[in-house]
Amino acid sequence: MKDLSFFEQVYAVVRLIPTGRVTTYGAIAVAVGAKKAARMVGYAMNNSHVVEPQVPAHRVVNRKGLLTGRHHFSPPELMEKLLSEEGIIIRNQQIQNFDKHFWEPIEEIRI
DNA sequence: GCGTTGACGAGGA
DNA sequence: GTCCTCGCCAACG
Repeated sequence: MKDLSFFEQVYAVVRLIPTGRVTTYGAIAVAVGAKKAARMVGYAMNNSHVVEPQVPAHRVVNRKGLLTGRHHFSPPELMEKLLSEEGIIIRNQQIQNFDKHFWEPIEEIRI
């Protein structure tokens, strides 16, 4: 894990997110060992569509469960569409029962 | 090497 | 609960 660059670590964690689950930028930042760099997680996501294999960036939201990154999808509605396909309810660009769908990446990293 | 950039988060009002 | 401000730090030009 530590041999990878910060971006690659972020991508690796995001790819571990199970279908139908979501997590936050902050949680990912903690998982890669830089909890203060939550902003960089989002910054890294900017490049997520270029990386191979592609990362499920639609399963990453901010701590409020708000789909702040949807503007970076094309079309923006795609993010909500993908999540709803996985059984997650989106309302007003926000995930309902967020804590219920929340997935803690740090627990998977430590295994 | 430096200033800017951000899909963020915590804390205070 | 919301809104505003500040801190954070790797990548980019």
